[in-house]
Amino acid sequence: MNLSEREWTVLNALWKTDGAELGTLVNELYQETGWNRNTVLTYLTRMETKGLVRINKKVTPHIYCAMIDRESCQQKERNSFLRRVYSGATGDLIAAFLKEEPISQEEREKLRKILDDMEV
Amino acid sequence: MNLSEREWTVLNALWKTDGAELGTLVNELYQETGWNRNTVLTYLTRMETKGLVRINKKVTPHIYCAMIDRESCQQKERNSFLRRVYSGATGDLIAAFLKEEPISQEEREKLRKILDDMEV
DNA sequence: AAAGCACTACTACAGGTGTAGTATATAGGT
DNA sequence: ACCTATATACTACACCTGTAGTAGTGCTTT
Repeated sequence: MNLSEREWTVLNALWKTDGAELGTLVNELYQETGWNRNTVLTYLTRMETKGLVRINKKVTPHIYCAMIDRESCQQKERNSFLRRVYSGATGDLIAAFLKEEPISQEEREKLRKILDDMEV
Repeated sequence: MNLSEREWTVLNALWKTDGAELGTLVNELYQETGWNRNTVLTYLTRMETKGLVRINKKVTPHIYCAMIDRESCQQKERNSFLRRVYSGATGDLIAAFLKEEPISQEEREKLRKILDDMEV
């Protein structure tokens, strides 16, 4: 199940917290998106039925929290991106990002290290 | 305008050719996807109205070809992916791909060179 | 207690997407 | 000239997605 753009936005907000009330989320998301309160609520409840979000209804206001971890969502998305957009050519993909996005000296070092570690 | 998964699949087929007939595309796509001929046709005509595909109707069978270039689609998709999934953290993104996808010796060299070129 | 505000539940609705079916035109082989 | 296989055009339809509106309920504040 692929996450939509909006679902990513909601989850990105949820991952910053460890369960949050609607009001908090609405405020947070309003900054970025301007979404109406009910829009946020609709997303959250729809995402609950998909198993993406857990809603604790024992308390009021309800507490909303992510049911899936960021890392595994990122992994899925990486895979689909790699296949769809680069037909699996990881090297090309990385080269394209490197060429276009500026990265810091420090990060360059980190990446070199990763590359070196791959030389068995 | 974001491309859907299916639109990517169709475009990936079109980019391999320089304009193709329906039959060719259907065969090619059938391998990967099992799509019905009319499904392919629907995608193509919808994509025409979006300006993604050009259909030369002066000849029969019509010739279908991509109206947008792969590189610029990849660029858009990289951008949205980077922002959505990694909140813009290019270094993390690249590290994640590197760690998970095996790349060849040769490609490692290429990437090192890119990194080196970035050191002013 | 009444009013107001947040919270939740339910409803709505248009446009996009996936996936064809049906009907018609056309071209190529015999 | 006719039949058959393609190609094309048009139609269909359910589900998903974006984006709320409305109505009810309960807590807070005068």
